[in-house]
Amino acid sequence: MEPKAAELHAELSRGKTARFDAKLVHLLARTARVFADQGYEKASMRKVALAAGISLPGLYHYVSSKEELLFLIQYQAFGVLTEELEVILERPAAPEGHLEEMVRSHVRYVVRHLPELKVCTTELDSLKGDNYEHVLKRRQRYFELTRSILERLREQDRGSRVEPNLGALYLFGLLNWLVMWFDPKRNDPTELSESLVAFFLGGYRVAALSGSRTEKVEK
Amino acid sequence: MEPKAAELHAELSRGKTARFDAKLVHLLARTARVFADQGYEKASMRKVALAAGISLPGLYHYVSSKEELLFLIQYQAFGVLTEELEVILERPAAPEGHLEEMVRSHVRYVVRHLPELKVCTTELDSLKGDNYEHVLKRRQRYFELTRSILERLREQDRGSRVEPNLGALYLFGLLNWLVMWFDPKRNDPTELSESLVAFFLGGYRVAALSGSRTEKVEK
DNA sequence: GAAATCCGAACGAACGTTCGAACGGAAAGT
DNA sequence: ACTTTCCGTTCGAACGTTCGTTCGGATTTC
Repeated sequence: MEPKAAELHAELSRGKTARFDAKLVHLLARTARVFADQGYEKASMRKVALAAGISLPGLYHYVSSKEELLFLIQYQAFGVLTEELEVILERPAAPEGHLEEMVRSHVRYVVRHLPELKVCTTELDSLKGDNYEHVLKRRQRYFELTRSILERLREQDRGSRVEPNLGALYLFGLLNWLVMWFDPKRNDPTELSESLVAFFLGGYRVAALSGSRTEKVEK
Repeated sequence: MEPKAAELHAELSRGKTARFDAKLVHLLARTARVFADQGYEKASMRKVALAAGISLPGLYHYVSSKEELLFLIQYQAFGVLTEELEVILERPAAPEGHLEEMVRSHVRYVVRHLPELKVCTTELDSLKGDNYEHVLKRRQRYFELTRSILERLREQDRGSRVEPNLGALYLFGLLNWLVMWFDPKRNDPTELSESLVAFFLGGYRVAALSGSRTEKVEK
């Protein structure tokens, strides 16, 4: 019920004691910062241990490998994002409303977990085998849920000629690039969300109305 | 005058003989593929040498370090992009026309040099010292030139409420994310360019016209 | 005192880079 | 025309470093 606990409500019962889980959450947060700053490959387990305040072998008491650290960060991030989006879509609303809430939710996650999301955006292909497959499945679900919004938007709005799939790619281009320039000190999340939604809707609805060139625009 | 030579017209006179430069260009192309596929840190000089068809110490006859490989790829890519954009902006045209040509030029570069551009997008911060500064300067110039288009677009078009700076960030979000999903077999460059321009213009002009929520849209 | 937690020391592997020698083909010498 | 010289080019072998991971035992917690 506490804000802290509610923030990370995804499954994190890897250990038996509550202390274990709490320390693991702390470890993952510090790890995400290190991975985001230096990149997954360049970041060494020694630096992670130093940032987390434990020794190098102490890390392996909480995770079995370096890749598991990366997996847990990405798996949890997409888990939270997908879960929030599912809650949003359960509430009946117009497609525009769902889109706006999706963008708000995503931007809110950017604000609170910028390192984690940067890791998700930057280190997409650093996972292998089952780790990669499981994260990919969650990413695809997040993408599909978003695409479903755009599909309903297109059904209602006959003007758009942008395919929902392409529109989703555009939208994630806008959202994922946030991690490269968003600065909590300079950008207001609410304002940015509104700007993003208005920008996307304007482009998604209007785009490709005229198939020919844009020679001269009417005033 | 040949197409091949014209394609890479930037300064590449690092060696004295023409054979040296030709082999360096070939080496950089193979290196870009390796860096794009595996990531800069994970890609080893041994893999680069193997992909380039020379031995490991043979690499160091053409470059002095691994980082110089990364630098040359990024420096040349932004050099070509900036150069092309400067040529475009020299021709008088409406802002919409300049924007369209800029996007076409960028997409054309994506098609022809996808690995290089993926490296530029993914390995922004892997350079250090002077290498980083020099590439940063070219990146900033490319950004500023693009922003200037949006500034003229806003002067002419009083409806837009998106700042040119923010608009440029949105645009590069759309363009840079291309390297993650663009497939030459599935996507037509011309069609994609037109779609991108129409999408961006629609969003850039319309965005934030209404400061309040988007509750329900009129049919 | 049993279980959970932590760490100093060290392992094998892979990394970027270097050294010195060998190769090749064209210019120079005779 | 033949040899010699020379320099751009190539590579086998190896160096020192750092990496992820492990082992055995010490320390803490309940």
